Amino acid sequence: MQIARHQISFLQDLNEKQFEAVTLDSGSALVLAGAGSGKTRVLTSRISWLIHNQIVGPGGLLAVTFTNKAAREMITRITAQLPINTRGMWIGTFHGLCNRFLRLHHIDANLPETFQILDSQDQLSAIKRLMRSMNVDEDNFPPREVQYHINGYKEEGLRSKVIKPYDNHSKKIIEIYAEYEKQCQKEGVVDFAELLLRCYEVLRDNPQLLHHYQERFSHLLIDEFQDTSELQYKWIKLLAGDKNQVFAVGDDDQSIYSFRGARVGNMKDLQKDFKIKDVIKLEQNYRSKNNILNAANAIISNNEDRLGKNLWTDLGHGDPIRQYVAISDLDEANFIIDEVKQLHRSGLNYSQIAILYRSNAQSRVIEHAIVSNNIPYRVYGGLRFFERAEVKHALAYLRLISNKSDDNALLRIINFPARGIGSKSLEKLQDEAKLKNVSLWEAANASPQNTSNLKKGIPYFVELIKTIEDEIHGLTIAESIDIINERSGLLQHYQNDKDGLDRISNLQELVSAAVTFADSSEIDNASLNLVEFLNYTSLESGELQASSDQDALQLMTIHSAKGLEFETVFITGLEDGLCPHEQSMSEPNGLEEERRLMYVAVTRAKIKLYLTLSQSRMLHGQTQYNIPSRFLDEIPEELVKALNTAKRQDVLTQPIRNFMPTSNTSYPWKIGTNLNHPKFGNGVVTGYEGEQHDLRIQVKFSSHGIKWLALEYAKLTEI
DNA sequence: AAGCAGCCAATTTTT
DNA sequence: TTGGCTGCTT
Repeated sequence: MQIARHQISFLQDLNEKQFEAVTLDSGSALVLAGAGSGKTRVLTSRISWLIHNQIVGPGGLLAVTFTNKAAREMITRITAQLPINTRGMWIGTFHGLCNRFLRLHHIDANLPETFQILDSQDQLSAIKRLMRSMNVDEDNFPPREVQYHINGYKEEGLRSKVIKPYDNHSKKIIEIYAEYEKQCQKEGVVDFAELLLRCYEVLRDNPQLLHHYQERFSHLLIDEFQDTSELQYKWIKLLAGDKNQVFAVGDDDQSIYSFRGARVGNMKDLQKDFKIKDVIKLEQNYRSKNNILNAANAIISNNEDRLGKNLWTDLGHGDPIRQYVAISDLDEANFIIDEVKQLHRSGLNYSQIAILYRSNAQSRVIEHAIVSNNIPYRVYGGLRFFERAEVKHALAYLRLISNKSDDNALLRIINFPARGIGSKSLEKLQDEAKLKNVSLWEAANASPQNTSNLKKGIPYFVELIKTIEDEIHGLTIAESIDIINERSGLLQHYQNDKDGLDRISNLQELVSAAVTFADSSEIDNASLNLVEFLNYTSLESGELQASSDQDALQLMTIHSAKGLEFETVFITGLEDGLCPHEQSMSEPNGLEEERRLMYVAVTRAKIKLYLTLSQSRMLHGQTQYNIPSRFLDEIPEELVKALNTAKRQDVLTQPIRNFMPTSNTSYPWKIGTNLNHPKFGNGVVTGYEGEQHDLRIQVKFSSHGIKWLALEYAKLTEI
C-alpha cells in the first residue's frame, strides 16, 4: 500500500521498523519491542492507523493491557491522534474487559448482576474462613499456599473437577478449591482469576455468543504480551478464531512475572499458532546512552532462551557506569544520598532520580538516610489507597448493603468498630447459617430483635445496617459513604485512636473518590452505579489517590520500575543472594529470570547509572556478608568506573556468633573478604573458629552454601 | 471479649 | 528487624 506518510501526523517520525508494524497490511503480528523502543507508540499508532484507514471501526477492535495505567495512557494517546470518542471502545485490562463482559452476560455466566469482586486480601480471608469450616489443618495447608494453588489452577484454565490429584496433599487442595468455588458462587463474588476464567468459559460454551464477538472484534491488540498467562492466551485464541488478526507487542527479555503465572512461551506459541513468519523487531532505543545499553545487552546475552535482539542507540556513549562498593548498608545509603544531593544541586529534579532494589526490605535503610537529610521522596508499592484497612471497612458496609450474601463483607465489619461480638457469637452465627444453608446476614437477621438499648450485639448490628440502608436510600455514593463513616462508628473509633488521623483523612478521601467517580460515570441507574463504583475500587488499586505532585525522589523495587524511565538510576544491593535473589535459585529458570530483572533495571536509566553494593548488611536482624552480584561480572569492564576500592572492615569490629578471637591467633582474612576455592568457587568469609593450627574458617559460597574449612589445608585465594 | 506477649518467617505483584 | 498471628491473661 502506498502511503502518504507526511499527511498523517501520527505516522511522522516513526522509524522504518515502527512504521512497518503500524501499517502492516494483513495477518497477525508479533512485535518484539525492546526497552525504550517506542512500544506504546507503535501500539496506539497501530490503532489509529486501523481506524483512520477505515480498516476497522472503533467498535471492532479490542485492545488489552495489564494495568489500568497502561490502558489510560493508550486511550489518552489515541484521543490525541484521532478525533474520535474512545468511550465505549474495548480498551482496558484483561480483568476490566472480562468484568465488562460478565456484567453484560451475567445470565449466561450464571452470576448475579451485582456480583462483587474479591481482591487478593478478600480472597485470602474467604479461603481461611472456608478452611476453618472444613476443619482443615492450617499448618499442613497454609492458606496462602492454598490461595496460590487455586489461582495457579485458574490461571491455567482448570476447574477443580478436572484436576487429577497426584497425592493426598494435592487431593486436599483440590477439595478446598471445589468448596471455594461453591462458596463464591453462593455468595455472589468472584476473585480476579475468576473474572478471566468465567469469561473464557462463557465464550467457549456459548457458540452463538462466541460467534458474535468473533465477528465483532476483527482486530485484537495485546500489550506486554510476554506477561500473558496460559488462560489469557487461550482467551485471545478463542476470540481470534481462525480469521481475526492479533497484534501482539512484547519483549521476552523483560519477562519478570513468571511467579504470578506469566508464560513467556506464549510468544513462541503465538508465532506457531498464528503462522507469523517474520517477527518485527524494534531495536532502536530512544531512551538510554550507549554505555548503558551495552551493559544491558551484555548482561542479557548470557541468557540461553531468547527470541534474540540487540538494542542500539544514536544518543552517544554518555558517562561510564559508576560502581560503588560500600562497607555497610548504611554506608551504601549515605553514598547514594550524597550523590543525589549533588545531582539535585546541579539542577536535576528529584523525580528524575530512581533508587531501585530487589526486595522491599532494602528500602528501610535508604528511607532512613533520606529522612535525616530532609529530601522529599516517594516509595512505590505497599498498600494502595483502596487496600487500606479503614477504606476497606467503609466499603464493606457499602458492599454488604448492596449484596446481603456477601459474607466476607459482613465478617469484616460485624465487630468493627468493636460492638461486643466476639468469636463465640460469631461461631454460633456461622454454624446457624451453615445449618440453614443461608448467608450470615440472613442468619443474623433471624436472631431475636434488639430488646435492650445497648449499642452491642448481633441484633444491634442488624438494626444498624438496616438504618444505614434506609438513610442512604436515594442518596449519591459520596453522601452514602459520608453517612457510613459517621453511623458505623468508624470515624469515632479512629478519633479515639492515637494515630488515627491518617485513617480519618483516608475515610474523607474516600468520599472525594466517590465524587470524582460519579462525575465520570455515564450510568444513571443508582444501584448499578453503586456496583460500578465497588468494582472500580476492586479493579483500580487507587494509585491516583495516593499521588502527590511534589518533586520527590523515587524509591521502588525493580519489578515496579518496569515501564518507567529516569534520568539517573541507582541499582542497589547488587550482591549474590539479593540480586540474584537466593530464593529464585530453587525455581526453574530462576537465574535467567533474575537476569532479566537486572536487564529491566539497567534499561530504566537514560543518562546516568549507578551500581551499588555492600560488603555487609543487616537483614532479618542479622548481619550478612555477601559477595558481589554475578551480574556485575557480566558487564564489560570498560563501561564501568569504580568509584572506590573496596575497604575491608576490621575483623574485630563485627563480632559474630561462635567467634571469640584470641590474641595468639592470626586471622589471614578479615570477615567479609571475597575468596576463591578451586572446587567451591567464589565465596565470602563469614567467621572463624578454633585456634592456631586448628583454626577453621567459615566461608559462604555462592553456589555451595556455607562451609567450614580447615585453614591449613583449604586452598583459598583472595579475589 | 479484648488486649498483649511471645513465636515464627522472611522475594518479586497487578488485577 | 519487622510484622502477622496465636493463645493466654485480664
